[in-house]
Order: sequence, then C-alpha cells, then structure tokens
Amino acid sequence: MTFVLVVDDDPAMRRTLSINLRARDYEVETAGDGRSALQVVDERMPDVVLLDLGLPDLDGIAVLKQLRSFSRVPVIVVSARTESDDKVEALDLGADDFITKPFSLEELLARVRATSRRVGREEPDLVVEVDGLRLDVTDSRATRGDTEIHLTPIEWKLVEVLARRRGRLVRQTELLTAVWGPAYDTQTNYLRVHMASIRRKLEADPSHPVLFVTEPGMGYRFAPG
Amino acid sequence: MTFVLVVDDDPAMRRTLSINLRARDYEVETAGDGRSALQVVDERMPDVVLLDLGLPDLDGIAVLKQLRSFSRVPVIVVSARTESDDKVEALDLGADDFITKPFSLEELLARVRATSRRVGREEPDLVVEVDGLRLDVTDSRATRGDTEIHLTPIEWKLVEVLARRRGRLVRQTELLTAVWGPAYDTQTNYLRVHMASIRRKLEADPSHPVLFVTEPGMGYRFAPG
DNA sequence: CGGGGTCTTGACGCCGTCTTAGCGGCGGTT
DNA sequence: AACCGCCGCTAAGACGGCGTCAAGACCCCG
Repeated sequence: MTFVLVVDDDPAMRRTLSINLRARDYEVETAGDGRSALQVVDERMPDVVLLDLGLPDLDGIAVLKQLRSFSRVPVIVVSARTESDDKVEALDLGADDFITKPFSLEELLARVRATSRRVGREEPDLVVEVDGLRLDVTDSRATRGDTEIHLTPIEWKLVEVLARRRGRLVRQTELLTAVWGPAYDTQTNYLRVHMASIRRKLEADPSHPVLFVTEPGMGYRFAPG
Repeated sequence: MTFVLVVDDDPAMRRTLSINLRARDYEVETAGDGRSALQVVDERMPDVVLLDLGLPDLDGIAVLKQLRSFSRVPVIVVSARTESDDKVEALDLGADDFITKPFSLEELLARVRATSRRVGREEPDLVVEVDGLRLDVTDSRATRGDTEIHLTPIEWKLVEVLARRRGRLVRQTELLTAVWGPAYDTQTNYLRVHMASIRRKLEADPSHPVLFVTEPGMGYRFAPG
C-alpha cells in the first residue's frame, strides 16, 4: 500500500485530501507545518509527499530544500501560485511534479499514481572500503584506520554522487547540477578546486589519484579496486 | 548530453522548442506526426519525449500507448486542452508529466530537467564484446583483456553514435553534426583523422579495420562479429 | 564583535587533445 | 594513361582542460 504524506496548513484541505486518498486505499499522514512535515518524512519515510507551498513556519521551498538534504522521497508540490518562476525553482530543487490550485482531484490522484509508479527501488547502504579507507556515504562518515576524516558538505555531495555510480563515468554537468544547480553547469573550475581537496583528504597519494579519476573533457569516475 | 525528441504538428512550435533546447545544450530531434515519432523513438532512443496531443495522423494518446508498448522513455505530454480527464488519461497511460499550452519556456525546461533527473540512468547498458575487446559505452570504458584503453571525448562520441546503430550505416553528415554541430557537416577530414585514432586504439590491425568499416562516399559502420 | 572553517574567484603553467595542412595510395572515369 | 575524388596517415602548432595555489568573501558560532 502506498503511504502518502499530505502537507498543508489548511485543515479543510488536509481533511479533503485524506478522505479521498484513503478512499482509494492510500495510507495517509498529514502535517500542518514544515517542521512536523520534515519530522514525519524522517521518521516514517512516506512513499510520496504532497507539499503545499504556503506554510506558516517555513517557506515551502525551504522545506523542500531541507527535505532533499536527507531524503529522495518523491515530492509533488501543490501551490496556489501559478508563476512559472515558482515552478522552475521547485522543480530544480528536486520536486518531482508541480500542480496548481485549484486542481481536480482526479488529476492529483493521477499525478500521485504517475509519481509513485516509479517508486520501489530502495537503495542499499552505500559503504566503500579500500585499503584502510572507509567511506560510509549514507552516514557521511569517513575513516582511515582509526582516525576520522572530515569532509565538507560540498565534498560529501560530490563523493556521494560519484560513489552511487561507482566505476562509472559521471559527467561534469551532472556533478555541477547535483551540487550547485543547473545554472552552474559550466563552472568546471568549482569541480577542479573541490575534487582537489577531496583527493588531498582521501587519496593515499593525492598527486597520483587512483580512487577519483579524471576523464578529461568528460567528468570524473570513482574507481575503487 | 541529453537527447530530446519534440513531437508537434506545428512547425513553428517545433522550431521554437528546437532552438531553445539546443541553446541549452540539448540534442534535439523533431517529428511532425505520430508515425515518425514512434520511428525516431525506436531508432534513436531519446532520453526525453515532448509529446503534443494534437497530431494529424494518430491521436497523441494512441501514440503514447504504442510507445509504451516497446519503450520506457520518459514522456512529457504537452497539450492545449486543460480538461483534467485528458491529464488523467495521459498520466495513467504512462506519461511522466503533463503541461498545458500556453506554457513558459522556463517551466518546460525545468520539467525536462526534473523528468530526466528522476529517471536517471535507467537505460540498458550498451556493451559490446569482440574477441578480448570490451566497449562499455554507457560507462565510457574500454578494455582489452585487463588493460584499460583511453579514448578522448570526441572518440567516445563517435564510437557511441556508431555503436548505437551497430551494424547499420551512419552517414558522415550525421556523425559530424553529432560531434561538432550542424555547421560542420562537410568537414569530412575531421572524421578521417579521428576515425584513424579510434582504429589505432581499438582495432587489432589498424591498417585493416574490421570493426569500424568505411563506406566510401557515405559514412561508417560499426560491424562487430 | 572576533575567529575558524568553507567556499568562491582569478591567475598561472603544464600537458594532452584537437585542428589544420599536406602527402600518397587507391579506384573509378573519361 | 592521365585525371580526379576520396580516404588514410602524419606531424606541427594552436588550443583548451586540468591541477594548483592563494587571496578574499562569506557564514556560523561562540
């Protein structure tokens, strides 16, 4: 059964959606503000989140941003605002879909179906060990032997994207959009600088990298072993 | 580079979308009717399809239905009709997103980004193995036995285009536009030079190529086996 | 208000890649 | 037999990408 989290500050809207979703055999949880929404996502891992942008405490956009920092749950943004800027921002921040009020219930349900259709692949814990170095990506912990190695947020994000496709080439554009957003997909000097510091921390010999390999003109590859 | 197929019966719309998408570094192909759209999807496997519902020959819905019978490519349906029934039908038939005309270009681009990000690299691996030589095109990796072979970006692009149509002839014009853009589609000397270095790296006997065959006056063919 | 860590930005040198031009071989045509 | 188009091949120089460093902006926290 699909588990949906409805985030909206309007109790009537929460109620309407709950009733209708439950009638279609969805399991439903609701949240009236951003903080509790984030909490529910963290604790109960819903399959889909319906996120209203007009929330009392946090801006809906801010909620989305925070949410994406720890979860990849599909998010459908619901908003009264039709400005395309809002849509663009939400979608680029990691929203999976966008629907404007007023909407027909059938359309919403169809979008929920379309979005949750893709759900199912639960990713295993991402841990890599290479001669003494241990990278626990899901926990954001790195150790060599017994000593802890500290990586900055940007470094972790890069390592994460690369580790998720280990062995495969990840293009510069992809790394850039993953960390800085689509607008920065030509700023390759960012990559050069930050990949350098990643190597300084993780490579046995930073001047001759074997873990984080450059593919000139294309991207980088995380190639342990 | 993301490869987008634009399906619309209105030439002006096709043109507008092509120009704007190409300006953002998308590779674009267009189709004016359902049949050619299905053909392009079959032959060239785009990463995203923008599908207009009002087509001359087949109904857009019918196109979507047929398309889903053989491909899982992400489809964004574009339509002038705002009826929620249409949206529901399209989404349930396997469309990944729905956007109504008139739309802002930025929103469309954001939806393309969101869709292609979501689907990620689910494309089946394109791997070719011929007596000791292994070409993994999706990973951009080439090995003979245990030794890694390094290809440059241009070489990979050429190999990729050829491998995608393995066995079939690919015209010079097409290779040239794929790598250097439409403005260079007569610079056949580029092809001569770069095909030479591809052969030097990948062919067992570069002076008697069997994998990358020249079809004089027409183009090249990747013919493994 | 001050300080440590992080990120951005620009400059520089090195090195591999791409471009460009020229030459020779091969085959078809007249 | 001579010519012409097309292709393979080479090599030199132009070009651009990458790593590196350092200075300054920024931000969070005390």
